[in-house]
Amino acid sequence: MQGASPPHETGRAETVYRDIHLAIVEHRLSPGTRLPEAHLAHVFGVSRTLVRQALQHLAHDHLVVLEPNRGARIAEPSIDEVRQLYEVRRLIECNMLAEGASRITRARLAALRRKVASEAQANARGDTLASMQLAGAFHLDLAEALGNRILVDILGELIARGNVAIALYEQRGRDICRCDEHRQIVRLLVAGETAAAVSALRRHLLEIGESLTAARPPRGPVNLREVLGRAPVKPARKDRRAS
Amino acid sequence: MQGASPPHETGRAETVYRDIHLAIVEHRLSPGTRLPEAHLAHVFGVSRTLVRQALQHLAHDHLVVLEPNRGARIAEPSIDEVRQLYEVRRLIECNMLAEGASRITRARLAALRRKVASEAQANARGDTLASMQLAGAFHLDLAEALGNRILVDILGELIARGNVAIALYEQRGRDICRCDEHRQIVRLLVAGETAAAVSALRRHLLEIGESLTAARPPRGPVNLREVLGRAPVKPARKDRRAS
DNA sequence: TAGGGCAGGATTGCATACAATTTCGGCAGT
DNA sequence: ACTGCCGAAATTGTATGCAATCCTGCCCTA
Repeated sequence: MQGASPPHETGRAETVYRDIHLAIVEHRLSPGTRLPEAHLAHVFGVSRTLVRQALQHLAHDHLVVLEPNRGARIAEPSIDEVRQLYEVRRLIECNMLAEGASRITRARLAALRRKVASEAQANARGDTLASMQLAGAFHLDLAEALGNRILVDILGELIARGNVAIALYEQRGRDICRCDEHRQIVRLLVAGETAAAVSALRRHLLEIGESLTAARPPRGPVNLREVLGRAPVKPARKDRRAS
Repeated sequence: MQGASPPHETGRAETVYRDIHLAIVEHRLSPGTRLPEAHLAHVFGVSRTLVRQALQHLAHDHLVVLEPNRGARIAEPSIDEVRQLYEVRRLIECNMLAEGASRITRARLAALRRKVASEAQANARGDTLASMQLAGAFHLDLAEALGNRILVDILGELIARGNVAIALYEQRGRDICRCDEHRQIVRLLVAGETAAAVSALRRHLLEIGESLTAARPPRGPVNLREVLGRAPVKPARKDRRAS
C-alpha cells in the first residue's frame, strides 16, 4: 500500500506549496521578497505550471501577494492589517476558550503542558525559531481541543499570517510569545479558573498585537541615506542573486 | 478613477470563478454536480488553464471538492461539517456583536433597517432566492459595521458554505432566515439593548443550524428500490447533457 | 548634464499538446 | 444470468511554446 518516504504521498504542486509556506513562516523568506516563477520552477525541478498553482494557493492564504503581470512577492501586511489580525484572533480565541474550556479533556491539558515545556526549553537555548513554532502550535492545540476542524483551519491561517507580521515588525530582544504566559494560561485551565485563563489569553494576544503594531515602519521607506551612509553615487554594483 | 463598464476590470479567470461561485450560492448548481474542465472551458470560451485556476480557488473556499485524477464536484458538506460551521458562526458573530455593537454608527443601523425591509419584500413575493441573498448580506453588513476586513472575509466564506448546506439540507416550506428575526435584532440594536440583540442573534443562528442538521440524510444512502420503484431494466437512454 | 524615448531582456498570461489515469463498455468464462 | 478482465474513450496532470507586458539600461536630444 503506497508506503512512501514522505509522510503522506502528496502531489508535487502541494510539495512546492508546503516548502514555500514553511520557508515563509520560519522567516527564511522575508516579506517583500520576489518569487519569479521560472526561478522556483528550476529550484524544485518542476514546470511553471505547478509553481503557479502553489503561488495561487499561497496567495489565497495571504502569505504572498499576486499582482497582475508583476508576479508574486511575500506579503508585507500593513500595520492596520496586523492590528485587525490580532483583533480577530482575540475575538476567536478568547471566546472559544470561554465557551469551550469545560470540554477540554484531562489528557489534552497534559499534552498542552508538555508543549509548553518544550517551548521553554527551546526558549532557554535561544532557539527562537523552534520557540515560535511551538508557540503557534500551542494556540492551535487550544482550538483543536474543542474538536472543531473549521475553527482550527481558520486559526491556522491567522497564525501563519501573524508569523509574517512578526518577520516584518518584530523588535529585536523581545520574545514574541513568552512561554511564561502560555504556562500561566495552562495553569489556570488546570485549576478550572476559566475566566482567569481567558483574561490571561486576551492580555497575551493584546500584548503581542501591540508590540507589533506599535513599531515604527521598520522596512520600506527607510531613511535611505542614513542607512547607506555613503555618497549618493551609484557604484555600478551588479550583485544580483547568485544561483 | 478606474471607472470601467464591468464593476471593476477583472481577469478572465476571476470571471469564471465568480460566475460559478454565484451559481453555487444561488443553488443553480446542486451539491454533487460534476464540473468537467473541458466542458466549462467550452462554456466560458477559455482554455482549461483558466478553468483550473477558478476551480482551485473554489476548492479553497470549500465550495467544490477536488479529488486527484477525479476532477471537481460541488461540495456536499456532511451533517457534522454543517454543525461545526454554524458553531463557528455563532462564536464569531455573537461575540463580534457583543464587543462591537457600540461602534455601529447610526447611519449603518439605518442601512441595516433598509436591508431588512428589502428582505421582507422579497420574502412576501415568494422570491426565496433574493431573500436568501439579502439574508446573507445582512449578516455580512453586521460584520462590516465593525470595520475589520479580515473578519468580513472569513464570515463571507462561512456564509457561502452555509448556502451550500442549505441547498443540501433545507426542508421545504421553511424560511431559512426569517426576516422577522433579522428585524428584531436590528430593533434591539437601535434600542441599545446589546445583550438582548446578541441573544436574538445566537438563537437565530442556533435555529438555522439545527433546522439543517436535524434533517435526515437527505441524499446518499437512499432506499434504492423504493426510490426507483420501477423495473431494473436500463432503457438505454443516452441523454447526455445537451450542448 | 538632465530628461525622454526606445530597444532588449526578463517575466508573466494563456493556450495547446501530450502523458497518465480513471471510467465505461463489451466479451468471455464460470 | 453474474463476475472478472481488457481495450477504448473520456478526463485530468504536466510541460512547453508563444504572445503580451513590464522593467532596465542605453542612446539621443535639448
